[in-house]
Amino acid sequence: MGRQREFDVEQALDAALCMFWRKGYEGTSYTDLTQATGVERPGLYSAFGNKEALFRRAIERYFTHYLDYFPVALERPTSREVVEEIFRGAAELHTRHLDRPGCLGIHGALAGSDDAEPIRQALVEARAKGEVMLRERFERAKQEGDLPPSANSAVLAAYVMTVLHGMAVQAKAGFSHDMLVAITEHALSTWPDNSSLSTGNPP
Amino acid sequence: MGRQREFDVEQALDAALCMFWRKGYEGTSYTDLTQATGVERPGLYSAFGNKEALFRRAIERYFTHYLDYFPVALERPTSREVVEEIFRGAAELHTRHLDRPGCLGIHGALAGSDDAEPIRQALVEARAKGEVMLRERFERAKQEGDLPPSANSAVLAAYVMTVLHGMAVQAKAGFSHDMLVAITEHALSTWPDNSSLSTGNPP
DNA sequence: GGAATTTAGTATCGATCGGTATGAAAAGAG
DNA sequence: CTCTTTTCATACCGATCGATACTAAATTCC
Repeated sequence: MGRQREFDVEQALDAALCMFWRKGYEGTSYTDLTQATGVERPGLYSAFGNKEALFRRAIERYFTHYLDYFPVALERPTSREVVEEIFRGAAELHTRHLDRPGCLGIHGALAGSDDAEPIRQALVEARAKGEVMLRERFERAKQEGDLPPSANSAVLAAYVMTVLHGMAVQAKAGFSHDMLVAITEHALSTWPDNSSLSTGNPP
Repeated sequence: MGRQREFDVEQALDAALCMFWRKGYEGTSYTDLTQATGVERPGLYSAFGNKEALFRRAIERYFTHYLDYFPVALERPTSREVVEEIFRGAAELHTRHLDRPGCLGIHGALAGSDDAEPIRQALVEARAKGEVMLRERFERAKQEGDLPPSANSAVLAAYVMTVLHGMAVQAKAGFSHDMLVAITEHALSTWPDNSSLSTGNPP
């Protein structure tokens, strides 16, 4: 009962997400949000709660609607293909939307005032989850003989995440899609390989 | 003539630098700056100008006093040693100061409001300068036969910078020095090598 | 048709933002 | 000493921050 909403909540959330993506959590004001969503300030508060709650909703949506390639990539048959696919997905995501290059998970709140600390921590934990998923996938790869027993899954996962984070920074600085791809190709040029042809992990 | 300053300008600048390092350009308020420096607001304005000018001074100081290992590393005899030394220096810088992990050049202004755009651009350009120095060093390495002619100096330089930026993000998330070092070791595990022993660049 | 309930939109809240006017205190010049 | 110049420190500026009262409009229940 009561009056019905005149705006689509998911649509407004996506518009807010894009602003956060561009300007970060603290860099985005409610003036920005009302302009981007077309929803007046009290409307956003009633629909999402305060700014922090809105940002957390944006993070959720970012994972499900923009980082969806990540869990898909984890199902590739070999660890190398997993990483290839993740790098490919990241390079495209970071450059596809010209108005918001890079990655919300990085630019959202890398550093800021003390007020933003909970949000910064939320992003840290979200990224850590991705790293855990990668590490567990590499553990499986070792069991399957896809990665050599000497491989350190934790370090490999951290390495891949490091390259991803660096790519986000470079994308925000204006790097082209092709340049990011070239970087990832080099980043992968010495992936541990049990077929032992090129790289130096003795069997 | 006139009254003499009661505070040391360089000392105040370093204190401001550290706050910017921790909270970024927009995340640092003048309240933060006055507390960190012990200098009242008008004192900072008379000594440095406005907040943007103060931050630019902080960038300069950061390069000369914290990133000084970078130009030193460039003088190492081989490209591999250059990158090793840069990675080593970064891993230490990003974790040495527990109150401000990571890198001012990244956290200073990665994303923010439109007001911060000039500062963001200044950091983008500063990082680009470092990348150019690396690329030119790798060009020299190719001429000296240290890197194979097939090596792409621009991509290699971009790759090294990407890893450095990713390291800064990870350090800000709480990564340990040892973990960063392990990541850099993997990042270097397949550096192009003309001595052709381990990695797959045919001579 | 009311009565109840929810939303839309304006107008505004106190707090904080970056940035300054102002006058007292401290130094050198004569 | 007096005069001039610069710094220090309090107090304050308009603008913007995130967040809300409040009224009118819209919808459902009875």
